[in-house]
Amino acid sequence: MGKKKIDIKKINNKNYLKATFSKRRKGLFRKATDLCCLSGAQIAIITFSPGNKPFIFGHPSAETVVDRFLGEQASCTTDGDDDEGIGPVEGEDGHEDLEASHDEEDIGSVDAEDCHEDSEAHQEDEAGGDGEKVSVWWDEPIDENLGLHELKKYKGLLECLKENVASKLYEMNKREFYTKDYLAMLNSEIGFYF
Amino acid sequence: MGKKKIDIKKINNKNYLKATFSKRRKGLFRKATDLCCLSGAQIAIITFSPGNKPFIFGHPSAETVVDRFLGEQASCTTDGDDDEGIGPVEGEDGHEDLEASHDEEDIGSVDAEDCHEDSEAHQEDEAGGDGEKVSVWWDEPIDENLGLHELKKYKGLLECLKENVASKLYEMNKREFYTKDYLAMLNSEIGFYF
DNA sequence: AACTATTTATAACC
DNA sequence: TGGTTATAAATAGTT
Repeated sequence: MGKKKIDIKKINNKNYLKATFSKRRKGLFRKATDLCCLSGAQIAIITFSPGNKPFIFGHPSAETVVDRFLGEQASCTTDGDDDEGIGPVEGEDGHEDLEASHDEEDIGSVDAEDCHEDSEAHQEDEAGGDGEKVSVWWDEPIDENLGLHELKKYKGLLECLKENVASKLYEMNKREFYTKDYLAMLNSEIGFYF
Repeated sequence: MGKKKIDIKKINNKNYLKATFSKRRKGLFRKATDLCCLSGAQIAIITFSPGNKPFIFGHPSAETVVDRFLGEQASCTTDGDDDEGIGPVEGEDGHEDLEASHDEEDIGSVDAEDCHEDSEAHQEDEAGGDGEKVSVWWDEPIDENLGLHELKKYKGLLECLKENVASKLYEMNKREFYTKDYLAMLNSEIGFYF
């Protein structure tokens, strides 16, 4: 699909590998989104980049779909749900080695999920824990009458915020000024999934 | 990508839904296979078709990737303060090549993306455009001295906000109370990617 | 991060 | 359900 046809085989050039993974990962998630919207299917995609960073996509949430998968798997002998053929198919592929290690690839991971539990994070999070309750207008239920433009506004604001937080994290990452907490936060999912 | 452009919205015609689903699921798995071959990334895709049939793709195997996901997640959610770092775990990856994988099944998927430009959205968005500048503390650069716990707090708040916005959109979607603007918004990416 | 020439994916048909 | 074709999308190479 590019200016030239390429062979589908392991890319060894680090930079090219990084760029390709990034572009194609986005394309994959986009396809998944379209499929969900079109069919209403539940989908979870879990990926670990060549740099071993997790990128998660999920609808309604990765956990939901994974749990369902694990559940059915446990009872696989009996099931046989509705559709005719069932068969979870395994897809697979091979390739050669990769090296893991974390290079500096895109930073963080993403994740799509519908979150719910994570809220705990800011709960115990404490530390400088000034009792300061960061007041949150967004904690309140969104008014039923909010219209599209308000939602779009929210979206824009979220994106600004996201970027600021992301840059901060990026800086910290570049300085290798991260700790366990930092990694944990990075790896946890934070995303919007409908 | 077809003879005509279609809106990415729920397909109601059963037959068309099934056919589209089947074709797109295959396309999704094909993309995942290519990505695995090219980058060596580990990927698992779990889908439950509209008919609730599971279709699984995995490299090196769905279980392997899911386990890794659950493992990292566990360490993340436990709050992250304690456990040892998580982070980019070194993975072993399979080697051996293969490719292939596809058969007949159908799926559905969702999406996750990263955002960037959308910010324009809230710019022109306007409408009720009260000149009202939604003030945004988050518009300001994040203080260099912000520490981990502050960032974690941000994360928690973002997640709350995300949920509220997401539920609102979800409701609107269920009511089929959507318009082009709504669809455009839904389809645009909104997520956090670090 | 953007752009553009091409290759792919796929909507409508059959 | 599977194949063909016209067209929309994804993306390789490049800047």
